[in-house]
Amino acid sequence: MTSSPEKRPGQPSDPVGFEVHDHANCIQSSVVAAEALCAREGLRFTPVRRKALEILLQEHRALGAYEMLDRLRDAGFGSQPPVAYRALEFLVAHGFAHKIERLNAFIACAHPGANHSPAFMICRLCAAVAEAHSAPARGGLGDAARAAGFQIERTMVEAVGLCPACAEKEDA
Amino acid sequence: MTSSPEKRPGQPSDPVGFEVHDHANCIQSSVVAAEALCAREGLRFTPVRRKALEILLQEHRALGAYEMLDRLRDAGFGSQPPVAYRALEFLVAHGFAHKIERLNAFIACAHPGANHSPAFMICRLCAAVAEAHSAPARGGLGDAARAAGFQIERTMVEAVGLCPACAEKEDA
DNA sequence: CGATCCTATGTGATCTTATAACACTTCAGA
DNA sequence: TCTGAAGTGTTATAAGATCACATAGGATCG
Repeated sequence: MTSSPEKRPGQPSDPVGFEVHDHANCIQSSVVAAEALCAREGLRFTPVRRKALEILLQEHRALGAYEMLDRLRDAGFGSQPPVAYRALEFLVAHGFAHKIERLNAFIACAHPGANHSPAFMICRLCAAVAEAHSAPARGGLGDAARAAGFQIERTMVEAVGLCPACAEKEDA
Repeated sequence: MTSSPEKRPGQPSDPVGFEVHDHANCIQSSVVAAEALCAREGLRFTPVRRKALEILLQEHRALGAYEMLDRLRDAGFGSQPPVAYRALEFLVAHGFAHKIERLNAFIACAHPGANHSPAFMICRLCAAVAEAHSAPARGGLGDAARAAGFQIERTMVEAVGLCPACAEKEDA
């Protein structure tokens, strides 16, 4: 269910990455969308899970599991690691969030609902993360997999480099 | 090299790289090559570093830092984590090994010397890892990076799926 | 040669990330 | 309403990674 992307002209609507965007609104709409999707799929969008998603959307950056745990505790939920890990596991499993392996951290999905294979750009200085779409397994990897008889199920792509802001600082 | 999808029965199929190969020889030649490269570059190919590389080549699979530490200790080197982490850091920094982020583990480079951007295939059942070449950041990611003003320095590609041997088991 | 500097190694302590195991609760469906 | 599966909370512990500091070794320059 892609609630029609009505974009306000002149507004950088890309919720991804290194740009300004309508933040307050994106939280609300993403949570509502997740709720709807869970209802349709028979998934239980419980309070902890909802809160965890809200936190990820609020922070709008890659959050470690223990940072998440802190915030969940502050919100009145359990205070032990599995609380955070289980909520995050749920969000990742159903495409509401992604794990950034490079950072051992989690970030809200920027294209929820879309059946996508994401790729990430990670700033090595400020650790900002932006999500992009990535064409799955073309080129070398796809060929190699076919040749080796390896069945690719999921491909993780994480690029490390400099975000615009940090690149500017380095130039100076 | 296109390996046939079917297995030769009775062959001790090397669990990693998914293919059989001349193992004893590859260790020797890789170590010699690394030694030569270090000599040329003015790097110190010290005993721990050499041993760490030998261990990675010997195991021929992704090894956790603490597994490496165990083996280094057995070989008479220090017994504290930094011993392993420093050796691995050296090997990774100079392209003799790679870190598999998904597994928090390290593996000897399969194409040493080649100035490559590697991609990995990781079996979700047996954790075997094979290395392939990957065309750097074409398609979606490259476009997104350009559009966002992100300067890509290094891209990690890790595909999760089923290796030939495990796929066969699942079929049964 | 020996003083000096830089790099490398060894060690203890600590920090971060992640999972195992088990009790209790909640919810959907028989 | 009973029941079983899924969810939540807790304790404990495993696994991964880094910090800080002392010692050792090799290179370089006088």
